[in-house]
Amino acid sequence: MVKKSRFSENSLLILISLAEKERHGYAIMEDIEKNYDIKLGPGTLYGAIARLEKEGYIRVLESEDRKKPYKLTEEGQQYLTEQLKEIQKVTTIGMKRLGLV
Amino acid sequence: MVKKSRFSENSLLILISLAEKERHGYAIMEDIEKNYDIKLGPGTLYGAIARLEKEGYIRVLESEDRKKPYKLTEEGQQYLTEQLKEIQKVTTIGMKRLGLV
DNA sequence: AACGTTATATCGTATAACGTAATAGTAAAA
DNA sequence: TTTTACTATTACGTTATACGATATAACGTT
Repeated sequence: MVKKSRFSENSLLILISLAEKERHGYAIMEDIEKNYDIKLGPGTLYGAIARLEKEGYIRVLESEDRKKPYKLTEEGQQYLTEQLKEIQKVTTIGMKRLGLV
Repeated sequence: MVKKSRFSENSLLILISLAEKERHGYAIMEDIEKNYDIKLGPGTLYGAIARLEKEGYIRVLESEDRKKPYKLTEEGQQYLTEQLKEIQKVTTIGMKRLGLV
């Protein structure tokens, strides 16, 4: 069985952010910047969020103010888990081949 | 100029393949399929190879037949090392947040 | 009160990366 | 001899991405 891989980094970072807890877009951005020192521009961020929502990996919750909090869905959690395992497989082989054990 | 997203998977897979030893395109494809069960189409493969060569991360070696063997450059090795470390940081945080230790 | 700054989100655009497929030639196998 | 596996190139349409412009609300400071 041939699987097409797609670990688009920004999407992953967003999912990982939501894996900790619910967050709205701006808070996701801050979380990512704080943890990895990666600053996503608004277009990048909200574009990725829209795609993730369309895929059903995250969903929006209601709120009173203009913030739109997102939550990882069950599907998103499964997807993220699979992806991270795949990626770890890749990095493990890579590290071995680089001689970095 | 568009910054490349840090784990542009295909490029990484190619670099990791070359981290083990020199390989020509088709052999890279087989290596990747064998190790991760990911089958790159020719356009994807050779397109990524061309970009990596342009970046100076790999270079082509001479050969007698029509095979074009590629080799990881010093720069490519450094780049790959950095990238893998970054990615491991991401997966580590992700796994923690998923509760998968 | 006025002003600047931070918080929050949407939309548009140009380009790069990707997937798919068509093409082509050479070598190996049946 | 015919077919299948190797090996690479090129073109095209789609999607993702980076980047920036825009908008509004809230907060802090002068």
